[in-house]
Amino acid sequence: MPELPEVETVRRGLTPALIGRRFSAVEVRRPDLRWPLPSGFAERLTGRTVIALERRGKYLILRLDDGMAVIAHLGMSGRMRVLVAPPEPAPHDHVVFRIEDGPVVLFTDPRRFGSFDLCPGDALPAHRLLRDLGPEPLESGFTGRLLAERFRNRKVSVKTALMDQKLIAGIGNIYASEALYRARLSPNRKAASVRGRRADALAAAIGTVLDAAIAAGGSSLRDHSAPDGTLGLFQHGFAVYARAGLACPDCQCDIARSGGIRRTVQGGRATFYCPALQR
DNA sequence: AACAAGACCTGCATGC
DNA sequence: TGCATGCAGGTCTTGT
Repeated sequence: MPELPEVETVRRGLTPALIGRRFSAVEVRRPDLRWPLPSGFAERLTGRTVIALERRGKYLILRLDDGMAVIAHLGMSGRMRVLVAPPEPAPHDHVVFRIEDGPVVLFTDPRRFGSFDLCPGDALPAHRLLRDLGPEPLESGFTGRLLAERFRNRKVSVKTALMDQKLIAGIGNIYASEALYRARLSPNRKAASVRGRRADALAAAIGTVLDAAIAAGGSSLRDHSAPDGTLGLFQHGFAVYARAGLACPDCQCDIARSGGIRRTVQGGRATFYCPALQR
């Protein structure tokens, strides 16, 4: 499911339900997610208070009052929901977090690519899931210069490079295509060729599209919604993603002739772009 | 070290 | 209707 904007939407949605609140019980209905849940996961959370809820790339990080932290990833189909009443058991509701004098937070994930881990808070930067992540694209230091530096000597396509979490954290299949469209760069271009003004344009496009998507509550394709059930709306803002054969928003060319937005496959993932505008 | 392909899992849309 | 196929917001592992 979720790329940076969706995870950020989840983080914001969970904040009022979790910050300063205590887990009265944690119920693991199914521990075999991407990896088995850490041993004693439920017991180690029960009675703990959440003191901070952070995001790093596509990871959610819950800091607890005993110094430990939960590292959560939603995989492709993971959701977090805040429910006033405990849920009826449903097939893919794998973890239930009960909040003392509060609602229930439910983790649902049909494909079970999501994961949870536990880590001492001061050891988070060295955790294997976090240590190699690239820079955060919404932080102020994220510039064209930094992007060009990350892409230097990369022989893969810029689209593939954008999705490499070691190079930049948080961008996935949707926003890679969308950012390249906004920067007018072909997804087939070698990453190393994105320097100077092109890198400036791409860095700016990444920031713009991620900010716009967060403002819209993320994109709702099949699984994503905010924790309160509100659907993200950014799928209505897609310029190219999942729009093969349609006209791109800025294209003046003849669709019958050009074929409109093109779908290709790069690294096994669908890529969408406008061949007329993106170079 | 960098890169490509396969693996993991389920649900859904499509086409025969 | 039933079945096969392909596709889906990710990323780890394996092999070159």
